[in-house]
Amino acid sequence: MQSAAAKLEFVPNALARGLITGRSGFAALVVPDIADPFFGRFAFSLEQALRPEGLALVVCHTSEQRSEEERLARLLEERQMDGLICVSEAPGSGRPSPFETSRIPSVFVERRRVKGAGDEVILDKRSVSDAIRHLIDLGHRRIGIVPGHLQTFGGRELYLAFRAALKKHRLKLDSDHVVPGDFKFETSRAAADTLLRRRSPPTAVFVGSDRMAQGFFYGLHELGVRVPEELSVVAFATDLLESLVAAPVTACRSISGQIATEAAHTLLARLRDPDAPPRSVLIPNAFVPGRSTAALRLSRRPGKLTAALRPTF
Amino acid sequence: MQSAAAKLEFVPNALARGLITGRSGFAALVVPDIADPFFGRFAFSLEQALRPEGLALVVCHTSEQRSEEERLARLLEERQMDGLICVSEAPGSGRPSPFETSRIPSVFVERRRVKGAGDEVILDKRSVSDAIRHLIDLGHRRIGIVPGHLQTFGGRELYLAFRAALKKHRLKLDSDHVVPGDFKFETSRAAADTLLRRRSPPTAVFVGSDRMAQGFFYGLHELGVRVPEELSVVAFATDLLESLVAAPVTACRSISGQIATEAAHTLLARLRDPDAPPRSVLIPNAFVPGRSTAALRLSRRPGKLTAALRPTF
DNA sequence: GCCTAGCCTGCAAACGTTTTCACGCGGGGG
DNA sequence: CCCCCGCGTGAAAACGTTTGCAGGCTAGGC
Repeated sequence: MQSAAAKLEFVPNALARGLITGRSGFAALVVPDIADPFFGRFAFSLEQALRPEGLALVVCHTSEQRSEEERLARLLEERQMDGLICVSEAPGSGRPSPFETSRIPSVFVERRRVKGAGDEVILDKRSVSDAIRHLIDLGHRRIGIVPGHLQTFGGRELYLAFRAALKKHRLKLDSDHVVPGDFKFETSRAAADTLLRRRSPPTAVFVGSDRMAQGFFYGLHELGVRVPEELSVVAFATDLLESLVAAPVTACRSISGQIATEAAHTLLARLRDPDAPPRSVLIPNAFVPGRSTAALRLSRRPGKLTAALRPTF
Repeated sequence: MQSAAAKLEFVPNALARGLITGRSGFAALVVPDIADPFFGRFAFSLEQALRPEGLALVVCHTSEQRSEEERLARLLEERQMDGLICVSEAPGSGRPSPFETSRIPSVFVERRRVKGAGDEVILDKRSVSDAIRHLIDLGHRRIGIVPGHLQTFGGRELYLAFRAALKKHRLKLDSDHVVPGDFKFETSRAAADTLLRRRSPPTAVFVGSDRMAQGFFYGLHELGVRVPEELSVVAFATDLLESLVAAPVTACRSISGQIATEAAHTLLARLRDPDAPPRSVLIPNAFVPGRSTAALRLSRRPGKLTAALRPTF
């Protein structure tokens, strides 16, 4: 025998409630590609942090396209999203993002906003200097970088931090040793080839993100270049990286979950107090030596290009 | 000078529209863990297929917990989801899923439903027999399996297909060579250790999914076991696997995007015609030889357990 | 015992759409 | 010549909830 209420199985209509309360109970996550493991992890942590507050997560892709951003900005307004977290940047557009002017409270991650326009979460890049120091101590002088898209906040900041660190340690940056590309697996895979075919290839390389490091290692693998014997690699990455490449990587690390959690808290604080001054959160990042860097042996021929005959698992 | 309409910047309220039309424009994806690259890829393809139909994707986690399923089933009804796609199964619960009884149209992926209750998308397992044949041709007789959770549709079906294939080829299944576990990276990583410490370890192993294969390879790596020289590995996986482990793996393959696309089409068909007879879609799967299997050399000591001193990238 | 304050209950308005219906007009067919 | 139909416009009802308000009841204080 059921109670009357249970029998009726009354389920309140959240749409009707949202119409009256002005809160839909949805938050949007805007990413270039949810198939990228980093964004997957990000979405996971975000959902965990938002759920206790009664917010469900809507996942949207931009494919890094300006037009998609515009479509989304409108869609998300129509859908009455309570807030949005944007971890995507269409490269090169000088105009401010459509999300910037949206009336939806937003948090931008690794993407600088118009000054004072709203909240942002940024990865600290200061540890890059420690990484360079580490490489120099190991004897490296020709250090390359695969920073990602330079028309993008993350890529540009990393490149600038890298350049400043080299300068600080009185090293010259060879423009042949910079291969920007974007943040995709395939591009970084190709960058390995590009970099090692230079007339004077680097003996150490700095790579910009988890996914890029994964692609870069894949590329090295195909080329038969052994790490760290033939090439030292430092990644600007998160704790996620270790589950993508089967080894402890020397890296400037942030904690993947922390980035999303911080973004969630920033958004929730904004929803609680819409008029609070904009907040800029700096995510800690520390240099952690791993096994992908080693002392330079002068005798070795860096980046010997023999095709890998046998894949390693 | 702007037009009056543009000036007003009229944005229709999708909540109000949903209230009246009875369609919210949201579809839910229920997964155990969006951080798993396979589910990330799945979500990506799903969103691509659903977007043109005006459906936005809400991502939900169950963490494979029955209680979470119940919470979600209620939440998704409140939120007036137009449909849901469930790729998650809480293991071992005899009772039908809470999504089964929900009034929301649903598609179950790799999870059998109560007969005739609704739509499902299932991975074909027939090619497992081809994989076994391949291993036998290479001289293997001691073949192990890491199928995933046996209280789960996917894991159990794979195990049964595997057992049937062995029987068909007149091989005996050693219960020491079966390590179920679940679908997680860590568990499969540990399974490698378990399997190779058996008194009489297998010379070839069948692994149940992308993520499990990744963990299994990671585990082998740590143990210093070379593939395929010391151990042949076949994965039941998708095209995604190649971006997770840096080499062509011998596998029974489905196309990752196809699974999600098929699920999306099934859901859309259901929404168009709620009274159509339930549909059961079988996703094609083909055995594709790669480089993770090799002929058995009788002289070799399978699974020599020397700790890997040098990680391979 | 009476008055007032506080609480509970139930009713009505409002949220922003869609959809239906009525109304007026004009044209075409009977 | 009259009627009917179609078209376009505008008004009104409905969707299911929240919330505010009014009214009635109870309890406490004077």
